[in-house]
Amino acid sequence: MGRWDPDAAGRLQRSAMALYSARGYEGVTVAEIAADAGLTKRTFFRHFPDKREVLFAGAPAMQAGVVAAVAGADADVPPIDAAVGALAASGEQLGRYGPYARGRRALIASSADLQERELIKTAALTAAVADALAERGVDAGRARLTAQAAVAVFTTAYDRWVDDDCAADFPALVQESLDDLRRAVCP
Amino acid sequence: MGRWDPDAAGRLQRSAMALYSARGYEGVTVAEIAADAGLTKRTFFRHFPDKREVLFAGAPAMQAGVVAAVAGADADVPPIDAAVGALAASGEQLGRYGPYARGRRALIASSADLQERELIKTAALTAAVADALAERGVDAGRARLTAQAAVAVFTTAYDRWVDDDCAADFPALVQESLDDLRRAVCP
DNA sequence: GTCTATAGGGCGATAGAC
DNA sequence: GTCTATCGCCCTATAGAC
Repeated sequence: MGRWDPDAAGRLQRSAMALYSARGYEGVTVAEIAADAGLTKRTFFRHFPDKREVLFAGAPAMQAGVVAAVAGADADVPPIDAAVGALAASGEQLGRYGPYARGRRALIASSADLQERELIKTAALTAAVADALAERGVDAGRARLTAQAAVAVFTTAYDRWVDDDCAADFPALVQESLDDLRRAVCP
Repeated sequence: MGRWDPDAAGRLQRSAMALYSARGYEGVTVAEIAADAGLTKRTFFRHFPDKREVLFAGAPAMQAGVVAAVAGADADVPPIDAAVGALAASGEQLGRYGPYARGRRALIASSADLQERELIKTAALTAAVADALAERGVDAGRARLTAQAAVAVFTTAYDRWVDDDCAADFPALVQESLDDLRRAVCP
């Protein structure tokens, strides 16, 4: 991996996943990740703003897809179904990360720093869904609660999907989780 | 503020709030906070594990109170009402922070680092509520979804309470937010 | 209380693509 | 030549070790 080889960001991501998994998030320095990818520490920070972000590079694209799906839902679909449906549809892209999902989840679970970063990504997704619902004319306060419920349903389904080695039908797990939420909160 | 004056932790909290508010979270060093409180950097880290935590010192006590309230709810109270009721009751303690709530919220909103820390505190509260519900015999998956819904209701109500300058009746805002959530997710 | 490792970033130099 | 990605060296502050 020389200085001008292509896909520097991808190499950094793969090196980071491999080293973090082998020696733990805190046991790896940015300089080591960069060296493993044939780059320097300074270049790492050109591609990723910090040591954590290298594990969350796919989040913006996923979020954009979900926002587009909410916006594209038929006007007569209730807000909660538009939000949950959009998140369920993102499962298509999710499939590509299947092989890494279990290791990545274990890695994040092992570090408070990584959990914080994952939570803020989830919060950003929630805010984006709420904004997309507001664009559809949903009242701001209700949009936020709807988005929070939908994202809770999504993360529950995602967790079950990873438990099942990413083999189950994701939209079905999402629908099942939505039913669970309804049983929990509806009188 | 001499070296052996009482309430070192409280002085550090007040100095941190004042300096962060005046010059922004990133514009203040731990050494400056410590000096303002008449202490040293080393002492700061004896009281708080890092620069962010000084703003979240009340969280463990609040969480303990909520867990106790969930555990103490009558056995025939539905899980969602036990969780929401416990969080609503925490509003009593919340009142003490009323005067600082608005400034603290603005400060946290200004820094991604502080938002991450707040999110992990909220996640810890959610996990604690879910565990307390599981102790009542609620299935683990359902307990988690119920806790997430209840905490979303709580944070919505808290935000409305701060918007209202901490004057409104907190339990009433919580009930109102739960009604909003039900309108959003129930068919 | 001092001392160190590392995160994170500013800046200019440089290597290669075009 | 221009343009862009990378490098190398410098610095500060956090966080923890001793």
